Amino acid sequence: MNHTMDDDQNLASISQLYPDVYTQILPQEGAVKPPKRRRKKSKRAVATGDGSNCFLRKRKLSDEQVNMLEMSFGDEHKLESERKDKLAAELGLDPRQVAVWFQNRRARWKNKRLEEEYNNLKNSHENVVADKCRLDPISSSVSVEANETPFFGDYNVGDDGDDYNLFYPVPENTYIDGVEWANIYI
DNA sequence: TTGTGTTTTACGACCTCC
DNA sequence: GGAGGTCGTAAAACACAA
Repeated sequence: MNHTMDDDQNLASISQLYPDVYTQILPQEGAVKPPKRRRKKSKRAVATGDGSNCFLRKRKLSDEQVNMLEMSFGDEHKLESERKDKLAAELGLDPRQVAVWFQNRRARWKNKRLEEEYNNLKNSHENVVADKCRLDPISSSVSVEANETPFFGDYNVGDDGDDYNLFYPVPENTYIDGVEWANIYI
């Protein structure tokens, strides 16, 4: 995907200089396409502002480039091809670099948002527990293990739910502020 | 220094939409 | 089918304690 002629030309010229490194990532003529597999590590050339290639190094974007990209991201998280080309031309970057930067930026933004949501839920939960302790200190002191018929509210944070699977031992039909308990966390 | 943890850039695989 | 999205991850760049 997104494999351009320019990419091939860059890699071809690089492979002449670094045959050991790049032979494995250039498609061999007539070669049978290998089955799907994890990406083989490659060290691609990175286009520099003057159009030359900086070999074998990952080039950090300049502060100015990052600022411009951040401003653009602030306007709109999605990147139409026209805007991508315009930004790339303004910043002296490959459009592919701009696309990758937006992909990574969206991922960071999503992680940050999930973290905030998790913290909000955690705070809400702590507040509820504190309220419960204050209103009913005796039953609140009973340990989870001692609860014979616990109902476990199950709330997964994140898409897969693997990382933060929270269980809340609460009695069945518990209502808080008129809302069924489980609904608070879903 | 250097070992180690974190952030950033880049890419492959796969998915969705038109 | 192609373009562009997400997800997972490799590896370079960077930060920083020991």
